Amino acid sequence: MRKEKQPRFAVIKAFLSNKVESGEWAAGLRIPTEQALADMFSVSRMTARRAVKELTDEGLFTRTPGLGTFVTSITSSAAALTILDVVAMAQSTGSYSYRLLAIDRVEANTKTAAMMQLTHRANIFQLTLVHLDNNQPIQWQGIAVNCKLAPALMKQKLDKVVPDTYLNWIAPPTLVQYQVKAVVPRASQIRELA
Amino acid sequence: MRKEKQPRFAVIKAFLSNKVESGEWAAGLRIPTEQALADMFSVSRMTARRAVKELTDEGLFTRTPGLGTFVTSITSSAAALTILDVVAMAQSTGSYSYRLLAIDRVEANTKTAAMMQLTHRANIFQLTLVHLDNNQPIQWQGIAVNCKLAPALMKQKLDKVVPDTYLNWIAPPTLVQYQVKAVVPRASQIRELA
DNA sequence: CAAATGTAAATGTATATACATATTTATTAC
DNA sequence: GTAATAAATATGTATATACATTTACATTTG
Repeated sequence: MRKEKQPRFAVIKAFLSNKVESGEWAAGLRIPTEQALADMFSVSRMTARRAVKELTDEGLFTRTPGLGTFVTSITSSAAALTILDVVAMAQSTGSYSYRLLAIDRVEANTKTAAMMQLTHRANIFQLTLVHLDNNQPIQWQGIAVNCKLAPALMKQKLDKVVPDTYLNWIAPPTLVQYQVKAVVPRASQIRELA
Repeated sequence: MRKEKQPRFAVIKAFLSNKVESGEWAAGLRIPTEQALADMFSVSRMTARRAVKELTDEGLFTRTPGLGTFVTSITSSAAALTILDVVAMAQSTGSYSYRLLAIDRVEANTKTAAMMQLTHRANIFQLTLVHLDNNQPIQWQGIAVNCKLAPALMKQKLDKVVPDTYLNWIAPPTLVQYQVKAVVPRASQIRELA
């Protein structure tokens, strides 16, 4: 295992996210200040700040000036209630809705495991939904969610929180990979554009 | 209309995203360098950089060291075709595949914006897919992805992630505000997958 | 005691600077 | 003429510094 050179801010990010993911830092806990982290890792405050900032952008932390940085507690019932409220309100006027038919925690079968690049016998949540438009079923859907990739989601009580709206996200990595590559124009093309 | 005090980097962000959204800067175009923007707005390079960096995180730009910063051209049909080819090839042996019918970067309409809790005129990616199992269409899907909620996906180096990976998330948009970030695999986790 | 004020702590914005890394282009050597 | 080398360009990382803003807490003042 070769030792890849990692930027310092990345090392701090790894340290921080590990603390959270390992459970050592529980939701709601205040984490060390930027200055404290800077001292801990012998970097400038701006470097420590970058680590905290990026993880905050990713939703792991919540920051308040003058107060501190806290581990995001999405499991808090207050947050869940807020979500429910907002969604309910947003839905009251829309024509879209769905019905959750089932939630099962199961072991991935061989096919699903391969598809999701999971180790065999990994645990997944299997959701069965019907999408409705004006109360007309327009789409059936079976969804498999990898617990390991969505620890926060799993901690939540899905049956209570899952509301009437959905964002359905498909993101095949190859798609993204080749999108990016296809986007970068060659120098010749740049000249043509100019 | 009161004049809110806006940070300088925010002013530059507004300038840049306006250029793109208005169409003045077409997809693939190289935008001014950090130094040029710094001179234009009489700020330091770091401040100009922040504006460009954040919009890049949001998926609007793609950057390459030594080359420049380019407007993401996700709408280009050439890119879409490339994607189709590559994905088709990668999937040809498995039982699961999908066909990408269209990719559009569009402004959310009122209905979609409300559903996804976005500000009006926010940019989203709209994907149209058909899911196939053994070349049998089993599901049609129209997907709207908020660029701003998927910065990690859009920017990160996913080269190492194995092609077949298929991440299908269900996440209520407001929940997403709290949570997508938790649900979207972080860069560190993406690396672990490889 | 209560309200106003001041102070410390923590995050937010901004600058100037230096050097690292990657890419293209120009130059040199053979 | 071609390959190797050097230079120029643009982004990436990192530091040190300064000041703004927000919050909590302590102190003073009425």
